[in-house]
Amino acid sequence: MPELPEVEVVRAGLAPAVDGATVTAVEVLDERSLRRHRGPAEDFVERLRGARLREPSRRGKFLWVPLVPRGALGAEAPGAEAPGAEALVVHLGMSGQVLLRAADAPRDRLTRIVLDLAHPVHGPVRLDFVDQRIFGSMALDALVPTPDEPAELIPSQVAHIARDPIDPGFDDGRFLAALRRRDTTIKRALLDQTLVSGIGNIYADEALWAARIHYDQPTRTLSRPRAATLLAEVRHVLGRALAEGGTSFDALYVNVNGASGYFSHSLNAYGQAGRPCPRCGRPIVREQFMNRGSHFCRFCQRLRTPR
DNA sequence: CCGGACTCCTGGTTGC
DNA sequence: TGCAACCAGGAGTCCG
Repeated sequence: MPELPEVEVVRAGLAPAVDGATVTAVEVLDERSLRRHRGPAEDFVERLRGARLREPSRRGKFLWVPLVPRGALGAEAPGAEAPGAEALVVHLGMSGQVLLRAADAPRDRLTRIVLDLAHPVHGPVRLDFVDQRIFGSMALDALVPTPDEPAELIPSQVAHIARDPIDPGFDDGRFLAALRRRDTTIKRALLDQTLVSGIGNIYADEALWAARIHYDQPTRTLSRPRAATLLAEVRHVLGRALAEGGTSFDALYVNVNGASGYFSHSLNAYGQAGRPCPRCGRPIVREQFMNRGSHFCRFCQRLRTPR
C-alpha cells in the first residue's frame, strides 16, 4: 500500500536514471497493467518507444515521467511547456513496484511491463514495473495545466486530485475551510484524494492517533485548531516516513519495494491491534470502516460530541 | 453532496 | 499435509 512517502522515494530514486534517458524498447507482459491507459497496448508501446524522458514528478500517490515532445529534440527545448506534451503516468496501487535493474538482470516473476532505457551517462538500464495484485498501472496521458496556482503541468487523469500536504502549493487555509464545508467524517475526508492527496489507510490511522482524533469524528465538529493540529500530524508522519525511506535506497539500482519499504517499526496504531497504545498502554483496537481496517486507541481517541 | 456497494486482483494466512 | 476460504485495500463507477 504505497502512500505518498513510498511513492516519493520511488520518484527520487528514479530521477537520476530516467532524466535524459531514451526508451529503446517497451514490452507489455500483462495488458491489465495498462488499465489507466486510454487505448490499446500497441498504442502505448508505439508512443513510448523512442521517447526521451525527463525528471519524474509526483502528486499524492501518482507519479509521472514527462516525455520530451517529439520535434522539440534540441537539448535546449523547454519541453513540457509545449502544447501536446505527455507523460508516462504510474500508479503503484496496492502492490506496485518500479525497479531499476541492469539490462541483463533476471526478471521478477510478477513483472508486468518492461522499459529498456539508454541513458547518456549510466548507459543501458532496465525499468521493470512489477505488480502482484495489478491494482496499479502505467499509462500515457496528456499533460494539462493545473487549475490553481502555482501553475504546473499535470496528467489529465491526475487533474482532479488535490495537492498533497508536502506540496509547496498546498494551501492550509483552503484545506481547513474545505474540510469544514464537508458533511462527512474525518478519516473519510483524509482518504478523499480530491480534498487532500497522498494519504492512505496507514498514515490516516497514524495521523489520527497522533492527533487523538477518532476516525469517525464528524468534520463539522472539529474545531479549527484541532483540524490544524491534525494537518500538522499528517505532515509529521509523512515527513518521518519520508526521512526513513529516503535513507534506504541506493542511487542507481533502486530496489524500492512497496511492501518492505514500509516503516513498520515506527507505527503507533496501524497494524497494532492488541498491542498496547504507546501513549496510554491500553490496547489498540481494529474496527471495520470503509471496507478497511481502522486501528485506534479507544481511550486516547474518543468520539467527541460538542455542545 | 453523500455514502454504500461493487469492481478490479493474487499471494499469504487461516481454518478445517 | 492439502486445499479452500478469507483477507489486504486504492481508486473508479454506479446508484439510491
